[in-house]
Amino acid sequence: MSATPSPARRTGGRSAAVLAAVRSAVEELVAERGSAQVTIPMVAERAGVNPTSVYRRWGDAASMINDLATYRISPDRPLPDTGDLGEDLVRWAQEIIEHFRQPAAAALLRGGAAAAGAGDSDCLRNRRAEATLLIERAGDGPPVDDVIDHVIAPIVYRVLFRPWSLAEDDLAGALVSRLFAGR
Amino acid sequence: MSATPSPARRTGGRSAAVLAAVRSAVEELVAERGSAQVTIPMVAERAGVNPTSVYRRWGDAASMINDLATYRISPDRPLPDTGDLGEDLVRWAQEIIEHFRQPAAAALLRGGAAAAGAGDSDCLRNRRAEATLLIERAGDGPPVDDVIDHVIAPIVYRVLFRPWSLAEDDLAGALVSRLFAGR
DNA sequence: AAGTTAAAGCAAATATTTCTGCGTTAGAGT
DNA sequence: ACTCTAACGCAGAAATATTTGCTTTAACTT
Repeated sequence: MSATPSPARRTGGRSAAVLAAVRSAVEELVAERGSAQVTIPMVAERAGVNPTSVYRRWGDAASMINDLATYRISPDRPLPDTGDLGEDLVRWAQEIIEHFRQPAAAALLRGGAAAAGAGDSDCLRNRRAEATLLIERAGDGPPVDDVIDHVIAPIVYRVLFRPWSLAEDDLAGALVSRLFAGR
Repeated sequence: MSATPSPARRTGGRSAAVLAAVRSAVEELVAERGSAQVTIPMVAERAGVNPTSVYRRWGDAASMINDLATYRISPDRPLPDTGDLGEDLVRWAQEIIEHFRQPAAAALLRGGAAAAGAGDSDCLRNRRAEATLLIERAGDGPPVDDVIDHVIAPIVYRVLFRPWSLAEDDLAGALVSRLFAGR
């Protein structure tokens, strides 16, 4: 057998334009109406794209939203590197908080949470990978799960259920110092 | 002006039966297929109820799921009362963890998260009220927000994105002791 | 026990979403 | 340039969901 004939994807040009248009449309609509009220025909119209294209690429609204939520923060942006793990974590947390203060980002996270099932999807997996990287680079630090439990989880909780409380003064600093307190 | 003629609601008997049937149907379906894939006709059929009744009572699937998610744990169950705040919090956290290990409860929380918007809904508000009660009763203890950030938030995060990790040994104890560590 | 009417049921009309087949456009490799 | 065909667009069909007007049932009040 030939080793996967690789059907030659065509991701550039027109396809890329469709993706970009759909992405913006989804973000707008999800922020305006909530992920549960966003339908594919609605997205297609706003994006100026044929609904069929959206159906064929994503299948249904939930998958589409989850997919777009996962890649919302650039996964290859540079991470803070001050030489001090604590400081790096604070800055990293601040970036995440700022990100999720955008209503569109928060709405996408809600959609991602809804789609997350029995391990088949997790739109925050990139954040976990980043935490792992920061800690490994420092050579020593709290377990990744502690960072998730006490820095990411509180942020996510607030994004989902108490978005206004993300604006609290020095939230990132408070969370990170609690992280180091119990060691 | 007449003081609200009180249209005399009829919540008993048949209405209560419909509510119970719909509640079970929603829990089953949401656990089986995820909140995004649950439709009102589907729920009505499983519940053996006319779709129109569901439309008229809840309007749409998202509201229905959010509404049922909010009252999933009995809000007036007795809270732990050992005389020791730390111990009470551990037991309380354990109850919550156990609760959300039921797939139906986890699925409802996902639905509630999706529906939670700009403060218009929060299916965890009862948990916050309980934390407040425990702390006030003890007369002294960490701020409620700390309990939310470092006990509830990690639990919720795990329910939503890493459900298998809820089974971890003494999760409740670990979270609560971290809560008291930074004081 | 009788009266009032909220809430449920039913059925038909309407609206929306989803699927399918086929022609068109244009991305990627030669 | 030219070829091949992935991905898009379009239109009509099919499937689903939602609304509406009316009838029936039965929960509360007196």
